[in-house]
Amino acid sequence: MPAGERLPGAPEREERIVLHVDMDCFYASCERLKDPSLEGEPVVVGMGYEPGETVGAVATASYEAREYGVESAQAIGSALDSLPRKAEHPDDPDAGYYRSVDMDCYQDVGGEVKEILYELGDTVREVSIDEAYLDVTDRTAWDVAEGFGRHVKQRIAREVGVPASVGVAPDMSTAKLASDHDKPDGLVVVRPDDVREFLAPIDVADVHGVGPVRARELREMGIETAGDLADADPYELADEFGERGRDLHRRARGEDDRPVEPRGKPKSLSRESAFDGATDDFERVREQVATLAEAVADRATRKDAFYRTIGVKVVTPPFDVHTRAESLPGPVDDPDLVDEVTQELLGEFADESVRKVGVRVSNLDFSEREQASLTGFADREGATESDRNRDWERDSGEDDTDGQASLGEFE
DNA sequence: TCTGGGGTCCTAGGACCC
DNA sequence: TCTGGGGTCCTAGGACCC
Repeated sequence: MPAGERLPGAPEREERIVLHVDMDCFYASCERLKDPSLEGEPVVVGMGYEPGETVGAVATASYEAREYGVESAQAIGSALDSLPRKAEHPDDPDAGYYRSVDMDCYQDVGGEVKEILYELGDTVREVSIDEAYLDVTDRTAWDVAEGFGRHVKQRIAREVGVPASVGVAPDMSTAKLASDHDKPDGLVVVRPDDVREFLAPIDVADVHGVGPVRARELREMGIETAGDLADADPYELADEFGERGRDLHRRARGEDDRPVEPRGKPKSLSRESAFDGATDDFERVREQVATLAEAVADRATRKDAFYRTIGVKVVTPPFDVHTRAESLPGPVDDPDLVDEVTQELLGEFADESVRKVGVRVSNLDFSEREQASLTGFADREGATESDRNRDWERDSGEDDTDGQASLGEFE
């Protein structure tokens, strides 16, 4: 029986209870933990705004900074135009505080939050450093779900000291939209009977899985809201968008049946970097790829990952993305081979102008060293899936030793 | 929106096999 | 002989997410 066709008065307990936690402007909140005087002030976290630096962008802006028009992913120069640095204009009441990305700190704080979430959920799916889904079906009930959500927020606030928005709903997609609905510091509970009504007015572009391209195509079909999407002909959607169309239709109807599962191990590892503008100097490109190849191979080694496919990505103006990859007969952990294969694949682009390059290994295999550990002392009997998942997440946090921290809060 | 970095999943065509 | 159908793997590209 499809969700939503339950007879009136029938109990709701069949429905899962899914909770989505989203930390509010997380990097800025972490900076406030380090420096409480930033509380209530406009805070911008980013890279590249120090004197002499030209490239850079905003990773996170606090809500106070957003009032001045500062946004995620905005070029730093334009952010400074709308919100000058307090450091340079101490007496300007309309100046803000700029901080450099400090991933180590954010990883630590995010880790503390996740500890709490693993205590509170039956299963947890970590989406990113500042976001996770919990299946809490066996921990609470619909009539007290709001209290449970508040408890989650309060524990995070009390024990870690950062604000979070929480959404509770019978499925992941709706829970995500619920947590978004009342940011920051929001708490929105959407009970099974209210899902369709809650979703109906939501902009179709806000549905998970609808980006700029599909939003435009959907609007061309006359679909503006999640409600329109829910009422659309699923065959027409499947025609237009394939399997994704069916997914979107289900999500808009509150019929997203994806279980909340731990994320597991990665499927690929990559590094990429852009040139300032574009370069015609192919030697520079070769050197950059060699550097990235080394970094990727090193990362794979530290994650105990063997790889069977090695690839490069080359972006040429205006913004054409090309990928080339080569699969090997079997999984390897061989930095020299990564270098060799990537240089070979790169050869095809020798006469091109290049904006950006990347190196990737995929077809990952983690069994080789697990096998090895069975014979050694490192085998961990009794470790649960979520334990392993958490170890994994922690490992990945120790990663960026070369200062190329990712700006994970870009939206 | 002239676009940074690290990922995921889906699709389509070709090779190859039975 | 000009040609069936199913399955799997590989490569390349595209859309999307945080």
